[in-house]
Amino acid sequence: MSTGVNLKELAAELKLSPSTVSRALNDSYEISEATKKKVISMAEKLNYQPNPFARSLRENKSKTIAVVIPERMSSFFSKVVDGIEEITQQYGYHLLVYSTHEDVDREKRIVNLLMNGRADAIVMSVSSQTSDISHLTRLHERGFPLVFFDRICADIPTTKFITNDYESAYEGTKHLIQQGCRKIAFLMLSKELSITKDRHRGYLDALSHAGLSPEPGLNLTCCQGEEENIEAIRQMLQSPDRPDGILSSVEKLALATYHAVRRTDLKIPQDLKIVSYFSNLSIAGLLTPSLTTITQPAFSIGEECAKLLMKKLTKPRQPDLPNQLITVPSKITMRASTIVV
Amino acid sequence: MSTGVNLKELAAELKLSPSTVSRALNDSYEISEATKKKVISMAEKLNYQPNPFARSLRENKSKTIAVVIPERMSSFFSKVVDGIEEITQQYGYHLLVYSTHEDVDREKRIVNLLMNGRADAIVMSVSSQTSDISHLTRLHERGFPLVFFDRICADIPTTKFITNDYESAYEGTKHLIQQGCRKIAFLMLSKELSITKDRHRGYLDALSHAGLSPEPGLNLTCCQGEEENIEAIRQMLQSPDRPDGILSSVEKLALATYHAVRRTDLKIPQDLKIVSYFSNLSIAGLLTPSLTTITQPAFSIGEECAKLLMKKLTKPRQPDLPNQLITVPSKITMRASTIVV
DNA sequence: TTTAAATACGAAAACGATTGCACATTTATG
DNA sequence: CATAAATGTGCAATCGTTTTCGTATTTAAA
Repeated sequence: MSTGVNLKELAAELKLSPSTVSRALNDSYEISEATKKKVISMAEKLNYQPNPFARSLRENKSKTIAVVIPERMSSFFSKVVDGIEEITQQYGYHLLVYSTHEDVDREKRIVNLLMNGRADAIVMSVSSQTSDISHLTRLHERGFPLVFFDRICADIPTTKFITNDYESAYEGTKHLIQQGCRKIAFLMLSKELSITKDRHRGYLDALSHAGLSPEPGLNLTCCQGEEENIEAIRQMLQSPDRPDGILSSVEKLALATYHAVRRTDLKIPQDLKIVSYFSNLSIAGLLTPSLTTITQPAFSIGEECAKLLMKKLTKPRQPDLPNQLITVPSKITMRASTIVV
Repeated sequence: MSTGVNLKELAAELKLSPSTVSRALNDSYEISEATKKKVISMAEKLNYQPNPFARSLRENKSKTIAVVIPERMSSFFSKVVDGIEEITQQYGYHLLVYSTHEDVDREKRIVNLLMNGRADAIVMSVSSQTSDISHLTRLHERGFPLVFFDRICADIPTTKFITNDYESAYEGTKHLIQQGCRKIAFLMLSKELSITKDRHRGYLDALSHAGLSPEPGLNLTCCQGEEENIEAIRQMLQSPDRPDGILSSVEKLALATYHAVRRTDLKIPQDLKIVSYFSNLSIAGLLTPSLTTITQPAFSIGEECAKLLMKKLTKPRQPDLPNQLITVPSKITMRASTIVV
């Protein structure tokens, strides 16, 4: 079908044994320069491509990394994957990309499929539903290289990349307070998520340091359906003790908030100020009014994950991925959604 | 490392030969129900996972589809990939996803890497730079299953999925004319792209049927840099014979247009009306004013590509993918960017 | 009762690469 | 000149499956 010439045929063409040809192509010291030359030029002429499965079988590695994300339609995750690809591609690695669609059952299925060695490592961000992490611990206990980013599993002793969630949420909340907000709502996807925990702590501490007390009714846990989220937010906005500020811990809920506001008489930023974690800067600037954002360095997060893995996988005798939490700073950008002119 | 028990060990445990165990697991008629039962339960107990590379090597297929797209951060392409995954995952197929970043050299590298059989098929949308298609014809001539969607190669005799680009562009342009536009600009990424050709034809025909003549200065070919695009559009908008309507053939240029308009005194829709191909409906409604869109059924395009491939790859003796052009309708949604209230 | 057919399983050869080992030839050393 | 070392190459095993044969046993048919 698709396969062209193989090693044996190439060897026959050259009147050499497959072993010699293999060694020549792998630049073994045992082969004379003369034959190497000949072999390489003939290989190019016949467009020889080594069979990746034969090689994987023999070497017990696939030159493939699996990336597991909760959703594809997210500028954050898209950029992270771009960052991963940028690095891995330089090493000749391939990327299997899976979306869990925020569904823990799908996540389990995917992870279990990956236990058979189809990929040499996994880099992932867990689904918002993930609380039982047995599928991940099992993987890790088998010695499978596993890296988390953003939505991590704190309990699994491996390397995790996050942004300074606590601080950035603290800063975002503080900014809202400085702009005059007194009743600030916190929007989240799921209480289970590492990022919502950290960001929520930052939010709470900023409140209390400012002498404000958190109101339980202003903690809104959203679900997957966009319309439900919009309605839930609208209800909150139209309730008697509506918030005058919002800290949204994920991009998608900022958009839902803008939609919700449209269904009310409220004006941003006069009646309601908004800060959100948000990765699509072009759109943040285009929203009306433009959105004050906390931006995570998505692309470089991807790059860092990949660099770590490439080091582990391509160098000879590397230790296991250390149990460490690497924090990269995110950046807050003030825009019109928090500033009354 | 990651691999658990293999077939031989499983067989030893069962005091059976590997061949019997293999057949039992593959539900061969030659094996008695009793031993099948025993084998299956032991396999589950030991959590036996067949080695995918051994299997691929033997069967000469990888259960993997390669998806090649020009960019990840696009709601259209994200949704297409989601659609593909939705189907392939049901068949136990995996997805290698590559982004060309609109770079034809990267596209060539990727395609050449895929010639070694790492994937059983490719579904792709070509980069905006792609005019030389030798890398793709070579692939196709080798009998490699190849499906195009959206940005297709008309010259390669295989199955392609597109939307009714001519008609939708015609309708979009007609709508602008009906709303009073007389000088309508056409925004595109590259003249090479199949979609820009078709959409441009629809645009031109709508103009001429309305008795309007196209103005060369209103055909704007943009590049990759967002800022450059915004500036180019701004210049056009501030030129003496500026357009009063815009048909943008890709999502990203609609956003650039909104940015550009912000740098002028123009008001949408009073001074300038906009229609764009656009897949992110949530954001289309959030733009100010909301954007009149031509929406392609991205998810089902992905599903259709995948269904076709799954049929070809999983059924026994399937013919080559037929040389056909399958058109699915896109949908125009009028919003505030074209309607003066 | 003999023969044919069905049933259930095992031995071994692929698939296409890499690599430890053996071996022949050449070059260096005493 | 004899021996040791270095050099270049081939043989064959291996990775973990699937599958073609072959064969032993049981069952059915004559």
